[in-house]
Amino acid sequence: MNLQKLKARALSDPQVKAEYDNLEDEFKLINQLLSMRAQAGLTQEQLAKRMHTSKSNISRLERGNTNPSWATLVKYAHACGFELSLTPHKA
Amino acid sequence: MNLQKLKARALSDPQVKAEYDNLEDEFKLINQLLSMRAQAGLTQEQLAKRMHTSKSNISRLERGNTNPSWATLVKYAHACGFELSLTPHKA
DNA sequence: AACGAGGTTATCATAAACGACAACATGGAG
DNA sequence: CTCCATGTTGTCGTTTATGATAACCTCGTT
Repeated sequence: MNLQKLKARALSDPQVKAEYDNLEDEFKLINQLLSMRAQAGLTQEQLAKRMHTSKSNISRLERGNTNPSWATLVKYAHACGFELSLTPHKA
Repeated sequence: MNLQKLKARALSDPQVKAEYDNLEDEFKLINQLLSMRAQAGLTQEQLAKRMHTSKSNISRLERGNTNPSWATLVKYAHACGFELSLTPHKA
């Protein structure tokens, strides 16, 4: 019983699988955010100013303590000098 | 004074430009949603069931009468058989 | 050790998303 | 025209994102 099998067994539970997938998506999202800010070379505070909000809110976003709206994501991206596209791909 | 110039002049107003960009983003988003549902060959009601919600909410989403959260977009995509990626590209 | 920059956390108020349900619109099939 | 499937709109209650502010943590620098 190694880790791989433990993981496999856990993920065979639909409930667990659903939560895992949500985490996956959330991580991907957060990484995109961090990546954009890094490429822009901005601190949370600088980004916050450009988004007309405060740095604590940026932190919340990047910590995954919230479920950002599309508008918020677009604002974040714009503040970092990016446009955003939603790209669906076959599961 | 043709349409092109009128548009150009209007968009030179930062305020107007910002609103225009928001519309652009919203249209792109909605088109992605409609496209995914079309490819999945689902009615709003079928999609709603898969998302554990009601068809009126799907309509609201697709009419742009709301600012969907990332989680909602992901649920929508999954229900259509897609994964979602957020792809930033230089403005 | 003291300071400051960058990030985190807590809390509050307000606006908005979301789910549910009902009523209505629309357009195609018979 | 009548049905029916599909989509739209209105409204209500609940949950949650968002903005604001303040306090706190963590390092690196001096």
